[in-house]
Amino acid sequence: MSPKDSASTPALHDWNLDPQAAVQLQKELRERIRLEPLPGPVKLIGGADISFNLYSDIFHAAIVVLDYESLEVVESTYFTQTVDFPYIPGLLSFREIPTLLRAYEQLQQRPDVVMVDGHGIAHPRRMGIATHFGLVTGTPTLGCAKKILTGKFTAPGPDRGDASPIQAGSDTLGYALRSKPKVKPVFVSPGHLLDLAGALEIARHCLRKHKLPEPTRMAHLLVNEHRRRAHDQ
DNA sequence: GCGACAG
DNA sequence: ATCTTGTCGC
Repeated sequence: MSPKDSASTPALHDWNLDPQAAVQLQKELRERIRLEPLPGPVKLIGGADISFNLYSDIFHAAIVVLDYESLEVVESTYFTQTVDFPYIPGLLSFREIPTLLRAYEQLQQRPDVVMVDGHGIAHPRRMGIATHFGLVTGTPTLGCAKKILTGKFTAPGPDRGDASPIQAGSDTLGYALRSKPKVKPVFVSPGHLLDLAGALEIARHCLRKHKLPEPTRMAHLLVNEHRRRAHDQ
């Protein structure tokens, strides 16, 4: 019985860590981050999101795959399990990635890039959930968050697609992106195997009529659907 | 020491 | 993150 029947990724590291060890691990993993242009054109883009009921340790994860040109969902997977790692700002990946990974492994198609709900390198140690997910899966990733975690930014212009850099000292970590007029911006940053310009270009491409780019928006809708179905039954 | 703090 | 209807503003 070879361990190849499900497209699992060789474990990069243990997930059963305490917060102190998790911070130490982040400091080691950050050395492996590669911010570079994509190797080729994007045909498929993934979206990843987590959902759970308040005060519940039962997590629900969904991965969606969209055709990059039409932004139509062509595949989706779902997984649910209990989680014990607490929510600690800066350590979100240790709470959410294990469940996301189980959903990701069920995909029949490998997206060329995955958009994760949360930050990429726009993180105190440059190890946001999108970056961590990219390192673990070996896939290009970007983060799209609804709130800033670290760094400074000035308000982007008023039109859809307008962006302003997120700065940490002299480093640019990502962009505040006006995804929809009259709405607060979202925060986009590269995760892994993608560069700043690529992350911004992809996020812009995925904008439609809503605040959230399609991959993240679809993953959010889908995972909530699943959670409610599992809850009120 | 104080305030901030993704989901 | 999630619970929720209407309502104010462009």
